[in-house]
Amino acid sequence: MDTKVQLLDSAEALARQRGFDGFSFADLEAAVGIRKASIHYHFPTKGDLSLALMTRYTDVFTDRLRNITTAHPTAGARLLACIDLYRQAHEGGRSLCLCTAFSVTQAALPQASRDALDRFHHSVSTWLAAVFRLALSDGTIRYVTDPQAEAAAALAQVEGAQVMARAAQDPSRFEAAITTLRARAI
Amino acid sequence: MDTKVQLLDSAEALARQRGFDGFSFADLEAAVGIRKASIHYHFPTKGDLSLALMTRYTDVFTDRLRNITTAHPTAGARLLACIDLYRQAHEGGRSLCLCTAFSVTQAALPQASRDALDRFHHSVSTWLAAVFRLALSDGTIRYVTDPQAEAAAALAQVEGAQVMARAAQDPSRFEAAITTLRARAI
DNA sequence: GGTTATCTACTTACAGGTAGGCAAAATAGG
DNA sequence: CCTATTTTGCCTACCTGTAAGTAGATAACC
Repeated sequence: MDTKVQLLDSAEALARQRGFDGFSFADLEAAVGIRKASIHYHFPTKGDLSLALMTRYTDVFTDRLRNITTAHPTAGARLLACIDLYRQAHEGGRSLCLCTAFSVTQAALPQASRDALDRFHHSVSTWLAAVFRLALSDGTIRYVTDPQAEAAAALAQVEGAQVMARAAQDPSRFEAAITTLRARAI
Repeated sequence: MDTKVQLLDSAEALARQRGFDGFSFADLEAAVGIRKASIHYHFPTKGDLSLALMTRYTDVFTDRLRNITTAHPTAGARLLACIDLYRQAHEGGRSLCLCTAFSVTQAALPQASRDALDRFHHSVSTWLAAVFRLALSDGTIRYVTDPQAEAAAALAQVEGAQVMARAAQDPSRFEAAITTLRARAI
């Protein structure tokens, strides 16, 4: 039980830092302290591990979005809070959102994990579209016309900012690339 | 010499489709038709190959940006042309811009290639900032205030759009994620 | 005859995954 | 309540495949 959680924690950290095929069971062995063969007891294949990671991450992230909705009444505040979620996930330039990391590695994943990834994107995108739709009426985000398009754009911008910042190993790149988005919230 | 170009062409296509460690010398053997050991004659290590790819790509891309500048007088037209460059590089959802692909794999690259990647980002970013600076005076892009921030944001958005579209294996995602950017050009 | 470009055959390292066993904890059954 | 039997969680040892890279031979070409 506890071991399984430790494995998921370590695997998530590694996947987000180096991509899903940027770490091996040997790395997990070192991180968690059980022999790599034993990892197969908890996750028969690496594909199973990827699915477990994606599922857990989706649950956690969905929950956080829900919390933002209840905590902030205006569209602008919700957008800022969501951006902050991605900033936190970025961990000072070291790490990507798991779904960004998976997006990049996609070919190496089993179909089930790719489906889960797709559902994740869809759910975040839907949530963001609702935020921009709200902005149309409450006016707390500037220049909005098409909520759907805004959602896709914001997601792309935030994920792209993470990728670029990590590539340059410079967290300030993330901040620079989302300044315009943040400035639109009132 | 012709072989060397073929190797670079195949390696670039593979790197952009699957990432830099998503292909092997065996794939190049199959693509080009020489034994994989012979590839080391042209590129002693895979790291050397990565640098050669990045260098060539930077030259080509820089040239294209220069052409855009001479072909289009207004900032709006230049922005649209640049977006189109990324759309072409995307090849209907199959492929990423090489620098996006490298950004994602960064850890597996030698320092020299990471430096080249950084220079590439910097050069595109500078070019885009100049476009947005022009927009301040010619007014052909809406809502611009900070050219530097706009450049970083646009780059992140376009690269993020590529990553997301490829992950979903759906080129329309790319279009959806850049609609707002394109709409700003007059 | 040396340089160029390729070959065959190999090495080393490491990936994911399997086989089979072993000790301790949980769960029966009388 | 105490013994018998599973189940759980992990181990050592190994297999297979594939990666990058090396050694040395060979043919062609100027």
